[in-house]
Amino acid sequence: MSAPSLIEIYQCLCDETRLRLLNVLTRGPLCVCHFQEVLGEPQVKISKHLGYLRDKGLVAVTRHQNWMIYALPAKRSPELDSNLRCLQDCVQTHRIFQADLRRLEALRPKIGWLDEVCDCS
Amino acid sequence: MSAPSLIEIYQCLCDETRLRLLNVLTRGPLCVCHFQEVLGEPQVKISKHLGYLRDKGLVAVTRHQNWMIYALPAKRSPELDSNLRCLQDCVQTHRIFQADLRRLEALRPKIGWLDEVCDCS
DNA sequence: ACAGCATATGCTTCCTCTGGAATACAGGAC
DNA sequence: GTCCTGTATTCCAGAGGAAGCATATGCTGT
Repeated sequence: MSAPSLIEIYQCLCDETRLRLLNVLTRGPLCVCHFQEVLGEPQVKISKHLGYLRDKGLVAVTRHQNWMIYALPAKRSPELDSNLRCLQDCVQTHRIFQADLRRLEALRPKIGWLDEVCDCS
Repeated sequence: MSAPSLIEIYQCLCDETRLRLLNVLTRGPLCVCHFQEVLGEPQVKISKHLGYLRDKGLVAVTRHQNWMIYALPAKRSPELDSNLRCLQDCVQTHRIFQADLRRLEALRPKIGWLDEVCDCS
């Protein structure tokens, strides 16, 4: 899994669904079905966009039984880190992203165990 | 010219030629023929990418006689500013962008007058 | 073995983007 | 007016991305 180039990072960032996924991921690892709940989007859409992010090296994935757990990679290039911080900044004022985070917090009780299972948080 | 959305900003940033244009523009306004010299790319390519950036509201343009002078817009959304700063950061270690800036500085003597002509720097 | 759940992968359709060649347009000099 | 220079636009072909449907895979439990 080689580090994404700057262009690849921006390619990942130019789709709203992927921005939402990355925004949620800054709070910790998550699996596909929970992304579905948080974003309210169909499974195939979530899965494909996560696959896109995975292929470009913006997220890492581990399997735990039936669940694929996605997380930001443990080691990130300075470029990726800069852009994730920038995204965090920009997203503060956008309702859609904040609503995602609220739904994520509502799920918290159910997904606490993920942090222990996943080694890439 | 409405402010670009976050997605539109990222759409602009996911092409290398446009990254180079924006990087050069952070140093001041410039016209198409000078972009050609600095980037070493054909006129149609430069013009089209500048047009793309203009349509999305990432650059402003004024005509001065035969020359179209492009510049970063005087008023920028916080999102655009954040991303331009982030870009500046990321670009420090990339030869191609630094080479552009070097060629730009070499052109400086010829283009000093641009700053006075352009009201949008 | 089978059933059921979680996820991924074709496949299709539509749309956008990119680059290049040729051409059009606008302004200045004469 | 004509010519020249600087820039934009049109047209084309190729590539890639997005969404949805259907299907496949992989794991678990029985």
